Amino acid sequence: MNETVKTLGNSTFERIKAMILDGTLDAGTPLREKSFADQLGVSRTPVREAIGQLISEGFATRTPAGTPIVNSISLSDIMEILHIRSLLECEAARKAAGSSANMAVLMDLRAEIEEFLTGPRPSPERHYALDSQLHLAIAHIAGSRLLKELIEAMKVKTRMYGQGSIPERFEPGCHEHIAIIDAIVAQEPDQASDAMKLHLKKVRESIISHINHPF
Amino acid sequence: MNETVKTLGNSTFERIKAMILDGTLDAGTPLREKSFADQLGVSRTPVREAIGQLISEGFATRTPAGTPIVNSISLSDIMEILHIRSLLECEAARKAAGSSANMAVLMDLRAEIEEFLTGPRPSPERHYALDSQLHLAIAHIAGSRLLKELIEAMKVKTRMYGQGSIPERFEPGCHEHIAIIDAIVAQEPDQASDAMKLHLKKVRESIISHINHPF
DNA sequence: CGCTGATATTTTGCATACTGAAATACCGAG
DNA sequence: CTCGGTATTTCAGTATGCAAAATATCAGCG
Repeated sequence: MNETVKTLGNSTFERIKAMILDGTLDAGTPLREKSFADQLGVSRTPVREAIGQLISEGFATRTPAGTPIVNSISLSDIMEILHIRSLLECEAARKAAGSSANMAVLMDLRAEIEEFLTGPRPSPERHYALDSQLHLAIAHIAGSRLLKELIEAMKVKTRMYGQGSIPERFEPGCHEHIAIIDAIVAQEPDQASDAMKLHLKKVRESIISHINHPF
Repeated sequence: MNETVKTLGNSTFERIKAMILDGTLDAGTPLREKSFADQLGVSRTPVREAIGQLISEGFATRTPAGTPIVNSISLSDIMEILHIRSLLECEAARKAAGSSANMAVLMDLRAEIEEFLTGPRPSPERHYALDSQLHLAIAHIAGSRLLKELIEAMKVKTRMYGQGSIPERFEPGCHEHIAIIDAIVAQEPDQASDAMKLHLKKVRESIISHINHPF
C-alpha cells in the first residue's frame, strides 16, 4: 500500500508499531533503544529513528524525564477520537456522495461485506482490514488527501485500544457499512453523512457498554 | 509554551522549521544533512532527527528518490486545510460556548484585539501570534486535547504559505474574532460556531481574491 | 521497616566512522 | 564537439564510541 523506501529505520518503525498495535507491548512500557536493537538485530540508530516516528505519530510519548514509553490511551481518549472521526468522516461521506468518482471500489467492498454476512464469519483481522479499507476508500473518493490522512491517523489509534473488536457488533456493523455505501452510491450526501454518524455513534455506544459489561 | 526537553535534535528541528516558515528555505529545497550540520554547527545525527520530524509533521516530503525536500503547499492544499479547520474549529467554538471553563483568557485576548483596533496597528508577527493564541485558547476551552492538537497542526501549516497576512483583512478579522469571543462568552454554541464558520470563510475568500489581485 | 543519599549501572544524546549507492566530474576516442 | 565510459566525490544509511544524564542498587540512619 505504502511504498516507502525500505530502509532499516523504517521497517523497525513498522515492526515496533505492530508490537504496540497487537498488544505485545502494552501501555507504559518504556522503549529501550538497546533492547530493541538487540532483539531486532540492528543497531541503535534505526531504532532511535523508529522511536522518533512512533512519538510523532502518537504511539509513544516521552515522560517528563524524557524516557519514551508506549502511549496509554484512555477511554476518554477513544471517545475524543471517535468524536473527531465523526466530524471528519461524516464530511468525507457527504463529499463522497457528491463526487462523480468511480464507485467500483465501494461496490466491491459492499460485495465482500455481503459475503461476510451470508458466508462464514471472517477473522477479526480480516474484518478490521475491510473496515479500514472502507473508511479509507470513502475518504479517498471524497477527494481530499488531507482528510484521508487525518482519518487514517485517527483510525489507527483506536486500534491499540479496542484490540479485539466486539463480536456482537459484527452483524450490525456490516449493515451500517452497507447503509453508508448505498447512500454514497445513491449520491445522497445528507443520507450518507447521517449513516456515517449513526455508525460511529453505535461504535461509541458499544465500546461504552462493553466497558461496563466486559464479558 | 512547549517545554520539551531541550535536546540538540529538537532545537535543530525548531531551527529548520523556522527557516521553512519564514521563507528562508522555500518549497522544493532539498534538505541536505551535511550542509545543515555544518551550517548549524552540529553533527549529522541531530539534523537527521530533525528532518525526520519535519517530514512526519508535513513540513517536508521525500521525493520518490528519497531526497527530503521542503514541502510545497498549493492553493488547493490551503483550501483543504481551511475546510478541515472549519470542521474542527466550529466544533471547538461550539463546545467552548457550552463549557463552564474559565473565560478570563478570552476576555484578555478580546481586550488586546480592541487595543489593536483603537491603538497603533501591531506588527504582522504580533498579529499572527494573537490569532494563534485565540484559536488555540478556544480549542483549549473546548476541552479536547486531541482537537486542540489537530487545530494547532493545521494552523501552523497555513503559515508557510500565507507568509504575509493580507493587510485589508486586519480590521474585519479583528471584528470577526471579537464576534466569536462574544458568542462563546455568552454561551451561545450555535452562534459561536456560525461566527467561526464565517470567519474561516472570509479568510478563504480573502486568500482567493488575494491570489487573483496580488497587489 | 521505611527513608535518604551515595555509588554503580544503564541508557541516552551526540559525534564520528564506515559503507555502498548515486550523482557528478573527467577524459579519451570517434 | 559528442558520446561513452570510468574515476571521483557526495550523500544517505547504519554502526559504534564516548560522555553526560538518568536510573537502579544498596548501605546506613532514623
